[in-house]
Amino acid sequence: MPYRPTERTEARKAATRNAIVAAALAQVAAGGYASAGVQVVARRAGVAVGTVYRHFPSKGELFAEVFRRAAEPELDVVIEVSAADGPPAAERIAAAVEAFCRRALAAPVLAYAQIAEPVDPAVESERLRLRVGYRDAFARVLDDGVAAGELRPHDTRTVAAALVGALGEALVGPLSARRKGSKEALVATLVQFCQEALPHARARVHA
Amino acid sequence: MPYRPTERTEARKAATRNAIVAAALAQVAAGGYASAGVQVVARRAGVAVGTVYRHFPSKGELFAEVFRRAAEPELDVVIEVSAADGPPAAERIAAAVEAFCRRALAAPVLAYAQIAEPVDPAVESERLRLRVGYRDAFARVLDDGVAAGELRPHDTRTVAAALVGALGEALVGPLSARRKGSKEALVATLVQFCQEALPHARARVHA
DNA sequence: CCAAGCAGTGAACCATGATTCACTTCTTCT
DNA sequence: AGAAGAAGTGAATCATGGTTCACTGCTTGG
Repeated sequence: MPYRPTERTEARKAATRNAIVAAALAQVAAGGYASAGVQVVARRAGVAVGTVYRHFPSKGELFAEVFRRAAEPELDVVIEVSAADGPPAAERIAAAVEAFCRRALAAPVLAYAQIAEPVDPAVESERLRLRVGYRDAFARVLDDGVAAGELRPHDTRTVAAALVGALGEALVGPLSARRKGSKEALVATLVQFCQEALPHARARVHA
Repeated sequence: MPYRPTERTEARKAATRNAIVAAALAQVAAGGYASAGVQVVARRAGVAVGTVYRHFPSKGELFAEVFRRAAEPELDVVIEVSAADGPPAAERIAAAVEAFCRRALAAPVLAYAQIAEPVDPAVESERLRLRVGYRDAFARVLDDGVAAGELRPHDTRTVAAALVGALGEALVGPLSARRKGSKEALVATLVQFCQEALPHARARVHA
């Protein structure tokens, strides 16, 4: 048996695969998913179109991975920040919201692509996963807050989803066209919004 | 000059156009935008494909109109409900949120299609308009609340956008797959969330 | 060095679905 | 009735862009 894949060739293969994903990600960050066709990505990665298909079964799978690669570190940061054991729930939410917003505003095109751009079904399902991830991260904090008596018992999943949606929607406009207000003011507004939206134990239900 | 368009033929033409839009809308309500191709819509309307193009310059234009026709009455209801002159801002927001949620939950597939389904650019820009419409409706209430001293001064546009996003995101899951909780409970949670999220004058900033 | 296996190539291929257009049918008016 | 203009038809056409595959060239172990 004259040929065996070896460590070196494996590494080479992985490097190529990686170059493809990186090129695709760069393209998405530059011009969104709409601009990222297979031919464009291949050219950008310095490989032939066929090579892309040697590493990924389809365009959808490639971009699902691209989405994941862009999304995971973001989610990880939010999970990390929100998981802090000690501060009250409201503060943990505030920290998570702030981290989320700052990072999104630092890479507007990419953030828009990840949050709001129309994408094909394979990527859309990854996006759904991501949203669930954020929702669950927030919900965990809310559950902790309820357990600690800081928050009234409530439907934490729904409230967490609402927080996620609030951030996405409030950021999407500014992500594409910077609005008049400063970035700092926007972040402050959203942090405060999300904190006040929580069903604080001491808060009265209005009306 | 042997032929002149008359009232009867105009009406006939309008009726055909209307049938096409209605068929397209029905298709979207049944299976989303992804299921609504020109051929399918034409068959459903009982006309030939070419006829569609006699009434609309492109698929995008057709579906932009479909989107508008589905969206306008919804937005009108929310505007109507939120414009009530008399009740405090928080109550007006609550009424608007309740109306929005109930109507969305009454037509889940359509609501999902309108709020969250990936669509082509022409429709996406209509969607953007719609969101701005909702945001402005909410923002008007918030502005009134600030003017009346019920709410602290704040970035009402951003907060209004956040409310819109919160509703959309919190509803999208339940729209496709009914979750365990009842519809009533969901509506109640969201109404309360949106009310508490407002920067009430008497509320203290937490943390 | 040779055989075998695998990564890389890219022009050709193909699937989908929007769009066209030559033709038919209908309506109006003289 | 018949001319003219307009609406309706739907098979053929076209555009886009994802996917394939026969071929080239490199890497490995005998």
